[in-house]
Amino acid sequence: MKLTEAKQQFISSWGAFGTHWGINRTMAQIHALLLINADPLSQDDIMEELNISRGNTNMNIRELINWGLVDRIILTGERKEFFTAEKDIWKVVKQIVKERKKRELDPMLKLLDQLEDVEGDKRDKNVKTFVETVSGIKKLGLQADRTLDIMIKAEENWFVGNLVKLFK
Amino acid sequence: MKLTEAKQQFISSWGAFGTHWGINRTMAQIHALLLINADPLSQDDIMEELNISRGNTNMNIRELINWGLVDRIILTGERKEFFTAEKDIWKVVKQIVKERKKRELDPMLKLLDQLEDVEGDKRDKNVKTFVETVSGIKKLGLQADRTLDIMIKAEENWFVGNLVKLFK
DNA sequence: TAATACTTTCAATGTTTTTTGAAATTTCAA
DNA sequence: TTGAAATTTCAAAAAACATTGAAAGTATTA
Repeated sequence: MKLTEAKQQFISSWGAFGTHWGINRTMAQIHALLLINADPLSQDDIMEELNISRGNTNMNIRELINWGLVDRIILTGERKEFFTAEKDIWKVVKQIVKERKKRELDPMLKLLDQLEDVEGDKRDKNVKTFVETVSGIKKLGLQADRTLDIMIKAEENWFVGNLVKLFK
Repeated sequence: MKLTEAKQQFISSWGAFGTHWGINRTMAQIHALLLINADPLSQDDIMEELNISRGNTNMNIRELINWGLVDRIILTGERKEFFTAEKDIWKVVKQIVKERKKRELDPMLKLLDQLEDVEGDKRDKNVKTFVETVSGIKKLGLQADRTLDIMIKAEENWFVGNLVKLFK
């Protein structure tokens, strides 16, 4: 396979993949494009490569920066801004985990706390099932929270090297 | 908080939560509803509780059954079918992980395999970055694949009890 | 077997999300 | 300062996705 074709393939698949995970297709594609480009790209480069509008490009780059996945680069002698993505995939994964934890897991745990102390007779089957389900989710959520915190601080070696052995 | 209100809250939040993870809102809500109901519900029960149409209900129940999260129950003496969800959250999580791995991670790894042997001079900076990025993702993906396989087979105790200690 | 209860399908419709592009704003070199 | 280059905004348009409901299909029982 030629490089150009492989790049296209990667970008389009990364985009499709993203949509299954609640990530906007264009955002995932821009990320993919920056991941596989050695040098930083300008907004115009990205627009041209992906055939998308200026506004769309701008919004999604911003979003990627908010997620901590892309950096704005100022090249000396250039008026334009350039953009580049972190290439170390382990760092990328940790960053995504960190953000999703903050945006989704933490609020969910807060909600479960409130729902846990529902009024009513605990002997009532419906109250019981509700409370038990909510508590069960909270318990696992808290554990996931702790585990992910540790993962976020860990080195890749830890994950790739030792995890499997420890679990067996 | 009253049970009715808490249920509503849980269902609606679970639905919103789902949309952030590429899961259709209604599907997540039906799942939530079945999770917190001690007894199985019929299609009509679900339609009424969530104010959704027959077709929508039917399609999303089916999807939940495909995901292995909901079971069809035949109650003796009843003509209708009833539905119930697995209440053990650890089992639910493992089932979701198993399915998403099959549907998303496995195909992604297959793709990366193909992209890895792109033609071209490895000294070319662009070829080099492409190959390195793809290989990096593949390496981490394979590790995740193995780790998740172990997780799928594990008991909850393992996760809740020992994981943290091992990681420290 | 026929009548009835229940389930499934899917074209049409509605809703949400994404994208566009032109106008407004900001930046910076001269 | 000024004004050209670059960036940002956002209302409107397009695209993607979800939902409806009536008709077709199936299973059950009298």
